[in-house]
Amino acid sequence: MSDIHPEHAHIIEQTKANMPAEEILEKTAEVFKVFGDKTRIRILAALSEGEMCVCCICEILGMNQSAVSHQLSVLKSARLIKSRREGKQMYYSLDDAHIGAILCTGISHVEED
Amino acid sequence: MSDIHPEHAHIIEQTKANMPAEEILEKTAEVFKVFGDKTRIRILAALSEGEMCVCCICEILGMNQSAVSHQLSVLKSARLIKSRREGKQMYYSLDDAHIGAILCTGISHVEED
DNA sequence: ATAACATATGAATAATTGTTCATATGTTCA
DNA sequence: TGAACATATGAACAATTATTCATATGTTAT
Repeated sequence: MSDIHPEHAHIIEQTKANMPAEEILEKTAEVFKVFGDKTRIRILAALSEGEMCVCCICEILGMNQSAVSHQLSVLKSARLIKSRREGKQMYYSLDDAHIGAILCTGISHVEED
Repeated sequence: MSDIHPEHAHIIEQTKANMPAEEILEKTAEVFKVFGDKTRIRILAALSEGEMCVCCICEILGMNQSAVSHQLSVLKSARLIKSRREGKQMYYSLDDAHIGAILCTGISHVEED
């Protein structure tokens, strides 16, 4: 590793001072990590149309129930989605407007290229 | 896996029809995956202050040069950052305004809780 | 209570990934 | 050209993770 050049000392200190708290950065990475999987993105994209039960999600994704439930559990732990029971079925939906916004921003970024 | 209930057929078809193309969803997940690491988030947060050379980034993160260079390479392959050489040093910066916006959205989401 | 249904979950496996170490590449200056 | 510096990169290792299979939990209707 190279030494610190004196002319860089200022920008280093200033950047350090402006960095969000370590805990914030950690949590931010965790949130993005949850978005960073194709299956979960597909679930979120489906739910952005409105709430949906597990069997519908399975059908839309063409995936088996266990895989989908595991990912729903990941999404719920991260508070990207919430659930509601109606009889035998569980209905899932995006947790708040932020989630749809983050998803859209990501999709837009990919589309505009 | 449970069968499709007739009353769900409509929402399934409609949701399928409205889903972004598979390729878009795949790429979107890939982009978020790159944001989904603490080291890379810290690099991006540093670069949101302005362009910076590798040794400064190492100093700010308190990490060794190899680890940082590897992550810079990941960020660059994903086009989240770009680089410019000035003599012996490489200066990195966010690739476009989108990147800072996505980062901010994620940080805001975490902070507002 | 029991059967049928919808969903959740533990364990196992395969695949992916972040960091480290060692070394290579590219640049400047003497 | 050769030494010193800044950065990049290949290989290896440890850790994380997505899916599958088998099974458990919770709900409804008979």
